Amino acid sequence: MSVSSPSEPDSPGAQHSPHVPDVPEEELKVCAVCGDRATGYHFHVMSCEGCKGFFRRSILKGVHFTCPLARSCPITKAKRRQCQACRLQKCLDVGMRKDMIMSEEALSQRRALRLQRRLAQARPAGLTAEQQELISILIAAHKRTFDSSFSQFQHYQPAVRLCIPGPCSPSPPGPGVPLASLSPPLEYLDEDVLPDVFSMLPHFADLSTFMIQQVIKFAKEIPAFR
Amino acid sequence: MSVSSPSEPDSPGAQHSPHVPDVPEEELKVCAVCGDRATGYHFHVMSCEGCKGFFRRSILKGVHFTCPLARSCPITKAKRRQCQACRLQKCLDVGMRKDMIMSEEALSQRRALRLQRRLAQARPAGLTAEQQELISILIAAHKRTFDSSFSQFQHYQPAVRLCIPGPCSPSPPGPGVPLASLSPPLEYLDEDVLPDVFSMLPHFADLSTFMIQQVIKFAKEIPAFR
DNA sequence: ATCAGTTCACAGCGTTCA
DNA sequence: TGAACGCTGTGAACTGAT
Repeated sequence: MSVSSPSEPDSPGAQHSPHVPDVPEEELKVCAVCGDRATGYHFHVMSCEGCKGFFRRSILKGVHFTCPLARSCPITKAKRRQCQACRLQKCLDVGMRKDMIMSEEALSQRRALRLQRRLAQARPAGLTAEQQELISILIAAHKRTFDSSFSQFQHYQPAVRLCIPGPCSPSPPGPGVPLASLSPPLEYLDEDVLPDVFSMLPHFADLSTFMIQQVIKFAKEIPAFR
Repeated sequence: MSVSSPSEPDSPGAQHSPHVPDVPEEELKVCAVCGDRATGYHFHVMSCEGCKGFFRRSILKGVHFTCPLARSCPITKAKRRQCQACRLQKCLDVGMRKDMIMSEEALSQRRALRLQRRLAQARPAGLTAEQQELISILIAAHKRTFDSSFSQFQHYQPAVRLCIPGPCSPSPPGPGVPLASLSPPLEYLDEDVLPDVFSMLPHFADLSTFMIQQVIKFAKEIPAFR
């Protein structure tokens, strides 16, 4: 590409360009379609707001214009509105890409997401200050008592690793039939393993006790329980 | 729809005037035909509502006026109705363009489209904006997840083509019974094939799983499910 | 900062009706 | 006939995601 002129203040890779609003914005930014002042790259082409909007609308609506003349109308800032057919053709000629326009699907998806956020933000507005307070209390209590890393459960590991012959049995990888995998085949359970299951009852009791304690701890954090 | 623009040397404020509230609203807006107060550009010429309507009607009806005098009647706001021939001539002289008047064809097309929209809009009038939005979300989700070409089902074709010997008895190809063409000649179907029906159960299971997955996919597209 | 989409006031077309 | 109005494309100014 051309070497930047000496007057170019904000060369690419400039460190802090402290936003030079007064600098004579050289007219390198010219719309490739109509010659109007461009505002940046749109759909891969340096172009103005007008041609940007025109291209998106035209593609999105899927219209097909017809030039009343010889399909070679000059496209300038002043004349660009005279012939839509030639304007759209010029857009394509200079390389505007249809595929950079979001599909109607992607748009509705994006809109739905935004609507959801709006609603989520508007919802808590309908709550009273008291309700807000209660929510934050509950969240705080949960945070303080919930062992998200499960590190406390380390103390309750059984001394002997017990392998339950469940779904991880040496069965051939089925052709994607998850529903059937919920019931392990009984053939793999033999009598030798069963006695150990009963020996773990005390262990489960301890575990249950611990978990109940956790719930009580949580409840105690909530003022309403007093 | 093409929109006319000011003449090519883009005059100041030709586009959206960047809001100049203090500018003395000089009556630069003068009809180029009759001198009346103009309401904007019409058919490429700054003109009043009267000359605008007159020009369109005249062209549309294709009439040909004749001046009773010397074809040089003065056209002013007060006298413009006196001579249609000279008024139309003046319109053309100052540059009004016939080609900016929509053809009867384009008009009827536009009218039909509008009528259609009226009817479509009268129907869902009982729905709130929120409901409308929900509908479009559902439609978008369906479009995105429904495999209208059923191309995905290609993966679930049974390895062996199975023909179910149904009600079509060994009759000669009846005249004009296209449904029969779906089942190949029965001579090729013997008893050996029937047991295979049961062997296809896993296949149906896979198929069901796939379809359930599709339904889940659809549900996930709906924000309310989060 | 850039570049997608979104908003909205306006320009200019046709339409209506007194 | 023409003032008032409805409708749609336009583009400057915005929001928002990256």
